Amino acid sequence: MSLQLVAGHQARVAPAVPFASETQSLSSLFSRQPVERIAAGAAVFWEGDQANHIFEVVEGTLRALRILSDGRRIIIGFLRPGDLLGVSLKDHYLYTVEAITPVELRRFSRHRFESESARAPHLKEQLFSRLCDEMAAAQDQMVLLSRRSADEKVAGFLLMMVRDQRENRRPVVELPMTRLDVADYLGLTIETVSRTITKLAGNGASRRSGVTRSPS
Amino acid sequence: MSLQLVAGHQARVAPAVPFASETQSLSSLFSRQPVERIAAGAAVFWEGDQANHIFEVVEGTLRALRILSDGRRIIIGFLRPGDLLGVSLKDHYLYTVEAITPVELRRFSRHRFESESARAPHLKEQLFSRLCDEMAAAQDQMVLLSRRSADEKVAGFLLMMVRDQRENRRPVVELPMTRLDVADYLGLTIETVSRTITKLAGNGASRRSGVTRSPS
DNA sequence: CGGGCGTTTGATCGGGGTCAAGGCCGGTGG
DNA sequence: CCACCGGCCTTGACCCCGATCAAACGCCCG
Repeated sequence: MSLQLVAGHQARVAPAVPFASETQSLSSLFSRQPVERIAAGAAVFWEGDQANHIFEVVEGTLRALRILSDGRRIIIGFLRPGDLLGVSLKDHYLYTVEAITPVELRRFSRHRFESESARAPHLKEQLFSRLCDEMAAAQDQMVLLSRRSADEKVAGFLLMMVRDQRENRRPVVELPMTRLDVADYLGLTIETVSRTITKLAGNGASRRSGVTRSPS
Repeated sequence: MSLQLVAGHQARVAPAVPFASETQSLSSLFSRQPVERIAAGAAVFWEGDQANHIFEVVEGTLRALRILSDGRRIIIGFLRPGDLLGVSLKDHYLYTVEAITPVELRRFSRHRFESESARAPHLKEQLFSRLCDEMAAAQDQMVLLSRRSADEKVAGFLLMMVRDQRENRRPVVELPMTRLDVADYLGLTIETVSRTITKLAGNGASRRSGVTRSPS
């Protein structure tokens, strides 16, 4: 489903990608790797797997999630082109990553990345910087989860989506993920998410446009 | 206030401090710095300040927090001896840090740390590892905030406290922070925190013991 | 055409927020 | 020494937001 945000033009300035030149060199490292394709719904890796690889998203959208012992599901975040997966010094991945849409990504073995970055310390620097960004995002998410009302959560989520998709000029935000994904990301139920979106549309804050579901 | 947890002995094994030998060398870097004393209630630095220093907590308890524009307060986490403050490559601190009890800490200028770690890359390695631990903790916190009931939150918080204070054999957990701190950490109100603790005591899960308030 | 999945919408319930009152303790000043 | 005050905590009454239970719709696909 896509949704046209009347408030789209009010979106804050996107946080600048730091060190465009350095990011260049980090992604250039990946650009030599072959592109792998993942089908929608398939997992890239699972929480607890040996963390042997780092990935860069080339195309598509993914979800990072954890399942609690009692079945409750938490979406840690959504990954989009340019994002890195599996950046951690832990031996095991902290969460499962699944493709929402068909995905293209490039893989780098951690072992090889270590040796590469040993020769070029600025690579490790960039990784560090990425991790700090992710840390800041995690803290913002904690604020969102602990202190925002359902309305604020959903509106904030839509504005985040619109910010990430700035490249297309129209204030139309595509939501490749399901309501369940959004709900598990915001700490709400699918019913509340659906109701809130409907309410925002009623307020004139946004308007629904066509449905374009991707095949499961 | 302190609180005796009957369930204390059930606390899980504390997540091992990784690389005891490396931690040694990292803290040995700090050990050459003079100890600074901070009064209870005083701030070490503020959200948005130039991030010019890294700190190591020697003694006492601190809170890391952010204030939303509308006054809502979020406790990101509590800091205890051995923890590092201000570890981030960002130019500005992401949150305010205040002393809860009287605190002792050692300071290291970021500039100097950079040059030190340039000569000894394993130092950067350790910092990286710390950041990953913090990342994992942040994700656990997100799970806590989004999907746990008030009972689970408070019980989980008390168990965390008991784990951190394992050194004293008695299953008594000291809570240096106020109810407001706990509430803002768990995404609850002080009334709910208070009620829940009372209920846990009634269930026999815990028992209240003496009140030892530190002077403001 | 029928079945399944994702979504929307409605009705009801309950956990936790809100408002309010009172208790406990330490500090302070008469 | 005691009365007062101000923080912090506890407890009670009430209410509302969002969860839960339930039903129906739209779209895709067999």
